[in-house]
Order: sequence, then C-alpha cells, then structure tokens
Amino acid sequence: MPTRDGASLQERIVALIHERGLAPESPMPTEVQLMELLGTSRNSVREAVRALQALGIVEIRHGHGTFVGHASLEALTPSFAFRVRSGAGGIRALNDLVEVRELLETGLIGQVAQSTSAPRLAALEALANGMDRDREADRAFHALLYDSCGNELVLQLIGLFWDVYHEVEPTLGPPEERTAEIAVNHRRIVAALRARDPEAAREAMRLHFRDVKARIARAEARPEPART
Amino acid sequence: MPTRDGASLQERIVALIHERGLAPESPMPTEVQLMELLGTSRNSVREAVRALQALGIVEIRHGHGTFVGHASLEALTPSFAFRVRSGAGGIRALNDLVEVRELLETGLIGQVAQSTSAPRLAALEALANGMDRDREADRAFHALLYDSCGNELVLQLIGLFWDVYHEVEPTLGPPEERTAEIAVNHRRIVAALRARDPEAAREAMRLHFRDVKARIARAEARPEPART
DNA sequence: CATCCACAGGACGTAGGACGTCCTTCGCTG
DNA sequence: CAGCGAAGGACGTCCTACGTCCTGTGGATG
Repeated sequence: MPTRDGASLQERIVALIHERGLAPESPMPTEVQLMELLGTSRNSVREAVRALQALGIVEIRHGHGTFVGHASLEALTPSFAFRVRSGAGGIRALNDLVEVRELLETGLIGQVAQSTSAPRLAALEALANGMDRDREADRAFHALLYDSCGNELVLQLIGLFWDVYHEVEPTLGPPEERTAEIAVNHRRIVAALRARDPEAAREAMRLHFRDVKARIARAEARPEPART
Repeated sequence: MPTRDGASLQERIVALIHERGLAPESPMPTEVQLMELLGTSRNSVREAVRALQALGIVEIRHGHGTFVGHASLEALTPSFAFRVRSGAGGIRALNDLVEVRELLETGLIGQVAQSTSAPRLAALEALANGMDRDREADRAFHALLYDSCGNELVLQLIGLFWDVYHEVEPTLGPPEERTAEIAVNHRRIVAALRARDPEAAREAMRLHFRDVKARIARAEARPEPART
C-alpha cells in the first residue's frame, strides 16, 4: 500500500510516526526526506509540520532537526487563551474554565485527603504560606496536590487552566484583598488534608473556587475594560 | 507602538485579531495583506496561519478567504488522539482520559438530576434505547445530559474525549457483551434522573465508567495488538 | 599530546516568483 | 429574463535561492 492520497499531509505524517513506532524525542525524517517520502514540495511539508508543531505532536529545533513531541497540553495554551480573550463571550468562557477546574479538583481532593503523606503535607503547607510572595507557589500547590493521583492528563489540564486563567487575570481589574483570601483558602485545604477529612477538603476547595468565581463575576459586572 | 518584533508571527496575528475586535466568522486580512501588515513573506504568513488553523483560532476556506475561528476543542482532537495512540503509554493515557470524563460527569450529574425537565428525560430515554443500533446515540446522550448546565467548555471536553475514545476503541479488542452493558447503564442513569435522586445518578454514572475502565484494563493485559 | 578555533556540512527559517484550483461576481448571450 | 462563460480575488502547491543555527571535524597552537 503506497499511501492513499485521500488523507491530508498532516495525517500522513502522523501515520508515518505510528508506522515506524517512533517514540517522543525520536528524530523525525528530514524535511527533504519527508518531501521524497510524501511526494510533495518542501513548502507543503513545512506547513503540515508547523500544524503538527502547534498541536505538540512534533517539536522543531532550529539547526538540529524535527523530533516527535509529547503532545503536551501546554502546546494548546494559545487555543484556550484565545477562547477566553474573545471579547464578549470571553468572561463566560473564563468562568466555564474555572468551573471545569472546580469539578476536577473537588472530585479529586477526596481521594487525596486519604492518601497524602506527611512530607507532602509539609511541602503543601510551605507553598500555601509562600503564596503572598510568589504567585507561582499557587500553581505548584495545585500541581503537587494531584501529583500522587497518577493521572498525567489531570495534572496537565489543571496546569493548563491555571496558566490560561492567570494570563488574563490582570484584565479582571484590581485584585482587592484577593491575595490574602487565597492563602487563607489554601491553608484551610491543607488543614482538612491533615485531618484526613475528605468532606472538609471538598468543602474547602469549593470555598476557594467560590472566591475565584466571585472575582470573575465582579469583572463581568463592570464595563468593557478597554482593549490593549 | 508599531509592533514589537520579539513576538512570533503567530502571536502577532492573534494580537491583530484582538486589536481589531474581530469576532468568530469575521473575515481575516488576506495573505497578501498580512504580508504587508507584518512585513514578512507570504510563505511565513502561511505557516503561521496554518499553525493557528490547527489550534482552531482561524479557519481557512479555499478560494474564499481566511476567517476567525471559534477555537473549538474539536480542532484539538488530533493532539489528544496522538497522545492516546502512542505505543506504550497509550493505554495509560486513554485510561487517564476516561477518568477525567468520569470526574466531569459524576461531578455534574448531581445538578442535572435536580433540574432535568420531562421532555428532556424522554429524549434521553429514547437515546438510551437507541444505542444498540446507533453508536452516535451514546455521544448524543452524554451531550444532551449536560446541555442544560450552561457550560460550553464541559460539553466540548466531553465530546472531545468521546471522539478520542471511540477513535481508538476498535484497537481494544472485541467488544464482548459491551453494547448490552452500555444500554443497561444508561437506562439506569435515566431512571435515577427521573427519580430526581442525585446520589443514585452519581452511583449509576460511576458504574458506567467502571465498565469502561474494565474494558481498558482487559486491553492493557493482552499483548500489543499489532500495529496497522 | 591536549586544547582551542575555524570551517564545512546538515537542517531548519525566510524570501520571492510562478502557476494551479476554488469560489464569486459580473457581463454577455440566447 | 434566464443561463452561461469570462474575469478576478484568495488560497494551494511548487521551485529556487539564500540566511541562520547547530554539530562535528580537522588543523593550528600552546
């Protein structure tokens, strides 16, 4: 079977990766080799590869070569960020995004409460206390929370949503006393975990997201915050 | 401020969409216009636009023009499908994906149980009964379930995960009596909704996903199912 | 002999031009 | 007035040439 030409170039390149059983980080054929393999011009090859790069399926290193990617959700950040920035429906989309994170985190926090080790609790507490100074601590906190669940997709989704939210967060207006709220909420979560109380942890998580959504609602109430 | 050249072409095009306040479906500048606006060659413009198309940020219609896209998650299907097809970790990734769907659906089904109208229930039941004949009925069932939640992102995520799962489902081996199981599980869910019993609905949903995950586990146990 | 540097080569990045294909529109024709 | 064909706009593909980045090699140097 030579190659049905019905499939798009993109699909044929992906098929090629699977046929050869190439693992992430493996080198892909050269652009010139792909030209010959697929019987097209370098231009078409490059466009297809660029599309695959945008999806995280391949990784391009200038001067070095093209490699199979990890299809990490990180690559998809621009798509989600775009959706959330879209004028009118943007705030709505942002709220949807936070609600999904709430669903994931309140769903998982129960099992986390039953299985978190003492050293991990200490690390979580340290992060919760450092949030005033370092905003990244918030991201690390949520990542560490679900690190033990063994679900890579959840970790990446939560990280993705965090990134997208904080990318547009400045446009939501002044933070008010939010930074204080955040630390309090996170300390409450840690306390519930320390008590190994799943229901209390879930409730603490709900409170946290209630505050986040309240901030979004305040932003929605105010007039269009002026475009860049 | 003319345009800082530090940003990638992609980012500059996205910025241009936001600056002009272009809504989805609006026509984008022509490739030639973008060349002039961004001061690059048509080749570079096309590559950047192709990347944005892969992310669903723009939509290209041959012979007609380029338009602002909806950044629908549908465009991201190839990325998720790739991740799930990746040889060794593929089954693991598929399981992660189903678990995320479980988190979302069990988290939402409670509020659905309290708010689903009679006609909607009838429609759900019809779909549940039609699953033996039409596999799409399953997809429609889950979409209709959460349609009333007002969260577009959840709908798209569940649809995306459904698509990805069913794209690789054939490789999981023979379906056994699964089709029967599916209908039973879904009828149980409808019954719980009809009784307006959130906890029963959640439990029925858990059972459904228990079966799905069991199928994945059986596939993981068997040897590599031979590549295409 | 070990080290450092210049250079050649491979691979991706950008540019410009030419032609093909698809779609729409307008004007001509019957 | 209806139908059809030509023209033009916009994306698709191809080709060629040159620039930039990285690596490995080989010679000059201490």
